[in-house]
Amino acid sequence: MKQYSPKNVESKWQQIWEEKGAFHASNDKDKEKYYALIEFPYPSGEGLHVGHPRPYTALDIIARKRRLQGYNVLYPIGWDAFGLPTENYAVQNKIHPATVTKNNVVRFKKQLQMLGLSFDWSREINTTDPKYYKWTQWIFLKLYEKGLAYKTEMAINWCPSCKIGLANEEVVNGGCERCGAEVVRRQKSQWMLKITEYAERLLNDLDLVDYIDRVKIQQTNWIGRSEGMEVDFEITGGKKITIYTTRPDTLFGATYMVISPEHPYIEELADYIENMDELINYKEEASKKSEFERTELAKDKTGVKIEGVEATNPVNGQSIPIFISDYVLMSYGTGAIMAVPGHDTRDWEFAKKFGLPIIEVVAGGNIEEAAYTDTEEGIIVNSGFINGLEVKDAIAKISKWLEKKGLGTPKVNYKLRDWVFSRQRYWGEPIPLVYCKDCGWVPVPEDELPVRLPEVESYEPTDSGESPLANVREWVETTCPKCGGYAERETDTMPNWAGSSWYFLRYTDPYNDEELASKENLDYWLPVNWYNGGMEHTTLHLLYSRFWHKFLYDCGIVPTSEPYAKRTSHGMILGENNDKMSKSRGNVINPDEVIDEFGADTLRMYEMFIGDFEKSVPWSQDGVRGCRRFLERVWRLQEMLVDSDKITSKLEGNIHKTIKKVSEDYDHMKFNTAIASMMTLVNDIYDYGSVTKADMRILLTLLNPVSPHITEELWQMLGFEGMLYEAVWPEWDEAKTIDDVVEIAVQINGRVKGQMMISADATAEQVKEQFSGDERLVGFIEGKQIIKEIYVPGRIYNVVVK
RNA sequence: GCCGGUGUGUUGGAACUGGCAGACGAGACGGACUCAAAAUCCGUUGUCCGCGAGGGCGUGUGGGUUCGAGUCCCACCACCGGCACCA
Repeated sequence: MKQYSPKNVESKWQQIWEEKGAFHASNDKDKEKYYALIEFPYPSGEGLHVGHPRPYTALDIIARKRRLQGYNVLYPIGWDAFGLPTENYAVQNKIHPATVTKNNVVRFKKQLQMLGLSFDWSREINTTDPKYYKWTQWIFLKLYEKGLAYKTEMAINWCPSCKIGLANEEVVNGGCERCGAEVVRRQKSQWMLKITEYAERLLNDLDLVDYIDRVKIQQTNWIGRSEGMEVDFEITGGKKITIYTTRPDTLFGATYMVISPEHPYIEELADYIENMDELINYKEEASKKSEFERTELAKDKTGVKIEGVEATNPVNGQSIPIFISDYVLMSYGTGAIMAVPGHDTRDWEFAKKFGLPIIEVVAGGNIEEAAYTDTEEGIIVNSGFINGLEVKDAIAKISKWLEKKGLGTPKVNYKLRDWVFSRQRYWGEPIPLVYCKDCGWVPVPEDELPVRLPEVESYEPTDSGESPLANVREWVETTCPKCGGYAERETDTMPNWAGSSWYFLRYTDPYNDEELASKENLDYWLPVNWYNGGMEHTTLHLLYSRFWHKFLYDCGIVPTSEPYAKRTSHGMILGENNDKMSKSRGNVINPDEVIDEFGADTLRMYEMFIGDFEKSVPWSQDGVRGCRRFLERVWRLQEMLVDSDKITSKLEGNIHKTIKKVSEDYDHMKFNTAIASMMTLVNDIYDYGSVTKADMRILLTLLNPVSPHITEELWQMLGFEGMLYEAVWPEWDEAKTIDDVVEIAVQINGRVKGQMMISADATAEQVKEQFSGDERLVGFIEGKQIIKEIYVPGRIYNVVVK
């Protein structure tokens, strides 16, 4: 017998698959389609990491199984190649980012191909390819056209190290997501996308899709819907301040108001305000605070009372003071609140510090010591006409009252904020707009797309916050498409989330120069049947791409309102010491080395066998060895081969159980137990001593999705017809998965005392009879009174005695 | 603080809808083969008591429901992830 040599076997089959175009999705649209998708990689300089193959192999298993089940499968791959690390590397090493990207892609591609993944390489895409980003720009122009892109002067999160503005989603603990440097606030004119316009649909349509719960929950929290009321408070000079509250039932406890330091009310009230200097001072101090300081100082409330202006509580007519404080955010609600110190922790702290009255309006807590916030079940007190009501009823009653009096309106608010879409960087898609003194912002005409990045010597970021493109005058200076006069190009580029927001559409028709993809292809392939990716993208890429997709749906370009029918997420692979794998910790495992030592089939199997797919797990080199051992055992089954096309009768039940288990477990991402059941079957074959070709046909087909090379090789060696990747997935016979005779446990008072072999369809009477015939078991209940007997078919027989 | 998740042998992890906890791997120990080693094969491997048959205890902690709880309920502890002045 030939020895198992993964190196030879794997390169041989990889070549054959490539030559035959084995995994190219077919254009035959009569066949039922299946679209499996992984998050396309960012081709970093470090190359592939053992974390990458985990999700790729998982969906490769799904894709390969679906092909064997007769589907027309699309399992594509491409490169999400715009982005900072590449640009930084390019700047440091004086190589053009396009060259860096090209080199990284070559390396990544080679590594991925060694894994034997059944990607359709003929549809490979790259977000930095002008033919691709033409359509990214095109979508942006559509958004602009529909009023969903706008430019605004705003305080943005600025990373002084990367010299780039960040979206809220990209700020982690007050630091830059990429480099960790402390993020500061900076006024900047930025392009924004109105994702908030889609907040409600992004939330509601989660009901239409099959996402794992934690993804849905995280998106739901991020969108942050809340129901409440906007209530008007009259103030000095006959003006009014509108606040937002989810708890109108606590209005009687509102003893002061707070508005955000940036609030325009301050300007409007200038005539009445007696301490304007102080207020302006405070506002400036507040705006200088970094994100970090704002959160750090959260407990120590600061603020300034507005002198000369007072508000009136609309429910009891009392005069109450107004403050400005940075604990009230301009970006949420109306930027103004009524403060109810008795029942809100922040208001309580502020009131204590400024010596403001604290009134209890929901009974149950001790407001001397702390705000009582656990008020869902409470009873209202000190509140006039809603006294004695439960909170729920009080909200309903006072809301109605406020509405009737014209003091309040019901209002739904979202925490989700618009998407900061500008980046002051070189390596991104240019925003295809020009600014003309006379015409304002003018879109670049469609036939002039793509607006290409200029080839330049220097693309270093600038301290001023201007994009490096601003220095390329010959590129910036252009003519206005509208009036033909002098105009300047927008020099900001798009964030790296742009290209990835629609890439799955391009796979359906990657070479189309007329449209982003043909309607015919989009209709056939969408939605993506199964999309797997990292949890870290839940509130970024996943949400952004749902937003773009819904927009394109509204434009009539895509046929579905949701892009992905199903979304799952994999756990991380940690180092052997249970730490996150990282260069600095020195615990990185390189997939190339594992493949070199054990083979790709072993690596693939190990990554699937390592543990629960959704959880993070530490790497174990010994565990890898165990999988290699199993593949060797499968290889050596040739030694006991019987040339028969009948399933070994002694193994038949086992084989049908295994088909069922493996088929179901793959679909439920329980790869570890699927593999375990195949190991058990192989152990059983060894115990039995021989195996037929019919047995092998099934085993190899089941194992093929996990370890495609070795199974394909054995398929050929055993002389099976055709290619295994074109074979048919086996079906199981339910009747054969059920044993005729089963062992059940016998319990006395719930404690196991023995076992009995019974026929699977035995009745309770028959079981009892058999029990009575077993002297040893009967001995346990001798002289005792039987109170109850429980028989769970095929499981357990429990006798309760006294 | 809020929202999720997790906690099982030496170890990665199994366990359907409440029904014999520890499948399958790894490691360790003992044995076979070998001059020897590797590889391979066979056996043992939760823990305590007992020569033995057998029995006690065991799924983070404490209670509860049930004939029966890793699984359900209540309270708590630890760790991981997300959010965080969102009114």
